[in-house]
Amino acid sequence: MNITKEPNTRQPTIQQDIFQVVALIPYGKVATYGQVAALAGYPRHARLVGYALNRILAPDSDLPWHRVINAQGRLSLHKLDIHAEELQRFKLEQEGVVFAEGRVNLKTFQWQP
DNA sequence: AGAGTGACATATT
DNA sequence: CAATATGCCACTC
Repeated sequence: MNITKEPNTRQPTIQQDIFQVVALIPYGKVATYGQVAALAGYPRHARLVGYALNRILAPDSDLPWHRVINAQGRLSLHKLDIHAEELQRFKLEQEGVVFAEGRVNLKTFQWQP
């Protein structure tokens, strides 16, 4: 075979980086999109985070995607799937995250690495 | 190859 | 609180 060069030249995509960071979010804590983006090395790519997560959103995914919320302490899934939002909330509550007035108190539950 | 899109963030009104 | 504006840029078509 003629293997002149390594096909695996693709550098880590933002999705991969996001994937790694989200996987680090501890149980019972949440992170904002901007936070995840910054930790992944993409300071102002909050939107990209959402986009990336959208791609990996899978039932068998090991990613705690439900621990990623927006900067207002609210869930942002409703635009895609209103039901998924309820599921996300349910999952978070099971982890001990408290919703007050329909939102999470980030001061209390935001992941602080 | 260029235009459109987006699980957002921040600031302002 | 809600609406609006702007930034940001990888990804999709």
